Amino acid sequence: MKDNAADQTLCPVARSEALVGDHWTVLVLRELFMGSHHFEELQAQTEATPQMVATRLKKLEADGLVERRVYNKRPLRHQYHLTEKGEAFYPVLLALRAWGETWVKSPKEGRAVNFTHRSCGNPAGLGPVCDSCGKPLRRADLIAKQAAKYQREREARWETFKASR
Amino acid sequence: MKDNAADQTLCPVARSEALVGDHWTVLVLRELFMGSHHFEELQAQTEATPQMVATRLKKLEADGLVERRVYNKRPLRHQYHLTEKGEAFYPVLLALRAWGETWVKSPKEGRAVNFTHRSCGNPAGLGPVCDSCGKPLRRADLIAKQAAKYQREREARWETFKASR
DNA sequence: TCTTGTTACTATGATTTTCATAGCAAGATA
DNA sequence: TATCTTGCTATGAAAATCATAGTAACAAGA
Repeated sequence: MKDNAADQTLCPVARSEALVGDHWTVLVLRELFMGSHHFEELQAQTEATPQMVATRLKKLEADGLVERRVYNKRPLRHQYHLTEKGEAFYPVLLALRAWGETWVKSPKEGRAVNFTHRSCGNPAGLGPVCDSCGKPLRRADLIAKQAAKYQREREARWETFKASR
Repeated sequence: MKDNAADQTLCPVARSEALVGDHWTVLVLRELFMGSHHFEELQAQTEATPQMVATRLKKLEADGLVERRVYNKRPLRHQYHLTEKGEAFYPVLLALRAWGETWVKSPKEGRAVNFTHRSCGNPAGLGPVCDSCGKPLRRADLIAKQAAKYQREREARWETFKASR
């Protein structure tokens, strides 16, 4: 996809794709939503090479989805955080999650994350509206609980990463 | 992303990405949802090379999102249609559209497509629930109306494509 | 029958991207 | 002084993508 072509079309899907239509970009965004803010966490959990993460973060920053925050002056260290535009991408990931859980994974694998709907206190399901109360799901209203198996998977990735350097 | 890694993770986002995490794949899916079913329509509207379309369609078929239907025996000709699994991907595109219209395009460009909610007869907005009646939006309940400007854009792409062969 | 048109791709070689691996910089810690 | 930590950058090989051209199988008109 040439940037050129994407700039000229009126299609919002093509326009979005020009910013986020990439494996690593989507996985980096997932990690930011999961609460990883450090370069090495993003690298470990996406299993990307450092260049892949670095180029994606630079593009995401240039496109206004991510901002760098200094958390340590000497040596200079940054954290990566979602901007409002980045946060607004959440429904796309939620929809992708719902499709993946339903159509890509086998049911017996179990969900990676389960959400409780804060405003009604019950399981939220896969969305876009709450399984229990029927209201639209907003990120702020969701309490995420990782499955034990998924938590172990993530811990294992972190250990493997640390062991390799 | 190695298929290997994607097969092993419990994360539904990563698992989905292994199937549809690609510029051309998403654009091909968009076209199928727009009602294009012929190879050349897909090629013209995505502005991809024929190999890109061919490889993506083969992968989508192998992954069960798309099926080929014979519409002409001699010479043998196929149409491409979404399966149930492919149709189920719609909410992801709808969410991507909403994000693109809100955060990527400038408001004065105008929407590419506007939806009317069949069950209430009013504009549906950007979803995931109807702007007018608040019910969740299902694809079957949406009446799409392309903006004149977008329609011209698509016609122009088709003309350009035909002229180039 | 000969030529041109239609649809759906496949082939080819140059360019670009990605990958695995290694390395570096700027301090902190021991 | 040496090693550790964090966050990247550099390098060359491998793979994907691109533009361009061509092929296959038939239809339809001159």
